[in-house]
Amino acid sequence: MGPLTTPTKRREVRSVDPWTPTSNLKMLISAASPDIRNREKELCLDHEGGEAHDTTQDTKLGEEAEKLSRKEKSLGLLCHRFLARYPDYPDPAHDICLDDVATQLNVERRRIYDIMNVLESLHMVSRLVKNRYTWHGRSKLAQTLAILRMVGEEQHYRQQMQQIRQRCAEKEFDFYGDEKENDETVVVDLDGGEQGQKEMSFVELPGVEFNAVSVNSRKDKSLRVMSQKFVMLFLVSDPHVVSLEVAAKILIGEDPAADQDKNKFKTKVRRLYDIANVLRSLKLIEKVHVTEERGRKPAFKWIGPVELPTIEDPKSSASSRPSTASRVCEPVSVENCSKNLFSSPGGKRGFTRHPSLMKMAKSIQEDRRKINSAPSSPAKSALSDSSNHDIPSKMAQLAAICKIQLDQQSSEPAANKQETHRGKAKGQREEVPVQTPTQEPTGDTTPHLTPRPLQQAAHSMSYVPGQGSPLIPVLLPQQRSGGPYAVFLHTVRPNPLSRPQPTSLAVRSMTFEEKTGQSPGQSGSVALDLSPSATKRLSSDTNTEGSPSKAKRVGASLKDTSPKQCDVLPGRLKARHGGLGSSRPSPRALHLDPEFIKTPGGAALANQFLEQSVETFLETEERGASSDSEAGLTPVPARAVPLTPGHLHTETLVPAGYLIPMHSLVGYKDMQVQSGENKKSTTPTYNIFHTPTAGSRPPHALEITPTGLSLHRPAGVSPQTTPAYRAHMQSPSPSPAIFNFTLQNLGLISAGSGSGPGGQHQTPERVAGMSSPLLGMQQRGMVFVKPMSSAPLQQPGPGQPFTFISMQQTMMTTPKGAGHPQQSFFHTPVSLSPLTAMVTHGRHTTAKNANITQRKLDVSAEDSPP
DNA sequence: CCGTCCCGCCATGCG
DNA sequence: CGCATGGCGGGACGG
Repeated sequence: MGPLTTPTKRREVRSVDPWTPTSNLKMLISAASPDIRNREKELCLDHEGGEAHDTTQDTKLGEEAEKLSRKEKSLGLLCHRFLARYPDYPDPAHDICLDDVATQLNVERRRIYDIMNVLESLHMVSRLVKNRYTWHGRSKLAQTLAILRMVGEEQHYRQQMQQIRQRCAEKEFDFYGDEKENDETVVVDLDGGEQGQKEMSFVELPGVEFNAVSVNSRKDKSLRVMSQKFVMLFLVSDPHVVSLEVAAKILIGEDPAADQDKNKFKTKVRRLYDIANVLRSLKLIEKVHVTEERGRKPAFKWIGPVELPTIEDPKSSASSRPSTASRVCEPVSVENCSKNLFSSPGGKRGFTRHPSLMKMAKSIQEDRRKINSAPSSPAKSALSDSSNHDIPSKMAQLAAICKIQLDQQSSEPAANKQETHRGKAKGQREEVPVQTPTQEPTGDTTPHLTPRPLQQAAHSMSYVPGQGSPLIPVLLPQQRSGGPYAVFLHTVRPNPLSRPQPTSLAVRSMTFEEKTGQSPGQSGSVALDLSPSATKRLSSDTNTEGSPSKAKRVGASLKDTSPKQCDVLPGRLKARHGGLGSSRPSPRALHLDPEFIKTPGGAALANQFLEQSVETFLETEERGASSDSEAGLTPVPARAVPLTPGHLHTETLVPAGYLIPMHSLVGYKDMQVQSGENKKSTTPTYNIFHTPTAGSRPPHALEITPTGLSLHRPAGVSPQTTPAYRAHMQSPSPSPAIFNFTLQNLGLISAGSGSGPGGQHQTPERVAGMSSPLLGMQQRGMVFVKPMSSAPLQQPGPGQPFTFISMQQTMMTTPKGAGHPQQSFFHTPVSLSPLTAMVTHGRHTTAKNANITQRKLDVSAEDSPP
């Protein structure tokens, strides 16, 4: 009753769970060996407890549950149990019903959310709908980690960490205070560090979902974001050891610095423990102690894969610049991946669209959320299983067909290189050899990237994803600038299984690398992606609302767009520049809350965009100038450095976002469903056409489309669409147009102009131009950044929050949009390319790390110290 | 005592 | 209001 502590809790009558401690042990053990685990899982699925089953359990669960000692109830253990239920590399992608899991594991839902949130941050799961998640296992892990690392690098977390460490050390000796401030200034690093930080958001993988929902509530998802950041810290730090203290501080980054430090810090630490427990279960980190001068502090060491699929730019850098080890690829891709979730709303003139977009995006997400989250009783879980099923056959068929076609096509063009084989795999699913976690992405791992040809790179990338979803990369011959570009086709496989969600097929994205060749290492890559995700969104939208109205309005808003942006940019840039130059605001101070912040200026996204871009540039520049290690970032755009545009934009993009894997099956699923069901969706399709998303982007996009595909197709049905894609894909090689397209996307070129990549110089204008393109990209959905709570931006003042929403995503996400795959795809592709992007670039940075502080750290594995 | 972190209240959003 | 999600922090547990 009523003691303070838990009141009555344990309800659960459920016998399901095996819960005895013993069972837990078993679970752990099983967890230890994946194989076993996998086997079990399948079985378990329904039954649940899997192994636990055996003995005791059924008997009196209730009691048992309660009895468990605190440890036995730990999140880490719970997570183990959870993980034991699913294979690391699921073929078919399971779906997970929250309620079922909670019941089976005999825990409260709340706890499951904790786990899901972190898994989601790693893209090991993605929210499908309301109570359901899709299990991706580790198939996307490598990719995700690679992206996170890039983002982390962009954020200069390494430096930040060092600073913090130093600071701490210093503090000990002297009070804090005085010097610090000075230091700040002095310590340039900070800047570097700071800059990086922009705000964070979720990093999403392209396909993967933008998950639903979540995105909106500003504050929400903090756990996810935090988790990603935390992981980034590991990936970026040299020793791969991160102390809780440091991590907490960085994560706090937030605004009000001083304030509640304490409380905040405390809370943050608590959360970090939660995250750490899950990560530990995943065996990505282990607890250690860092012995610094003062004493030992709890810390965690990364024991997960270190090598990520990164890719370097083959070409330019390929041989030459290979490996600075640390540096991964370029940010661009990352950027692409990242999304800004909302940002501030307002839009200024230029971007009318923006606002609308924002709305769209938001609305989309929200819609999605709504849809997903409609109140329902948890109980329903059971349903879930059944729910998907129907669609399928047809969809599957279509998908299959499409896939085949795609494969063929892909093979043709690509035939030469790439992975055609992969494509071939087609059969329905390709199997991917799953790599063990350790292996991770194909061999790349070596820290240094081995330079590989683009193709390979692409390949690798594709590979990774492949597991989860088939992605087929195709290389096309390049013509122009010599940059090769690769096209990724997403294959879809029908699922054999009944439940199969993933049937669909999808097309993926095209990427190109363009190398201007001129500047040292620059290359731009663009990816086009036709992704399922879009579809997915569509479907969902449809269901809920097919409202054309929305779409329309969106479209309207969208109308304006890019051109203006360009103009604006330059000005902005300068402004920013000036501002920056003059004083460096401490980024931290800034707290952008997108929603709140809406900038008065309102300027639309564009502005924001610009600003960001600008900032970025500035940062870059600054960095470059003063830069320490980072100098490597070539990209510095503007004056500071002469770079190729490509870099610029790359950099320009927002730093962090939630990364989403491209291939998200989910989307497909949805589509399928929709199509299959079609019921209500009627409108949708059509709507889709109109769909804002589509609309918004469309004009340019279409035009730009490299292939010149004709996008439109009346049929809203996804399957059909698919074919279309293919066609597009098929289309001959990318022509200049493509390039332009790409460039635009990249931001190299202003949207308006189709000019070639190379031309401009660093003038601000150029920058502006670039930025604008960026915008475009973002719009396309490339980047969504949702500013979370803490994001210090550099820019203060005007500081508008910048938020970008990617159109694509939005579109995709948006329920309404369901209809039109084509467009969506189109859009998507561009932005999405994260993968591709990753692959491409050749930016080299010198990655040097200065780890001064670090040496201090001693890590002792304390895991099991005694 | 202190590091860890479970538990569940309560806010947020939606229909 | 009920439901779905999760932020958050009190205070318990274990060493």
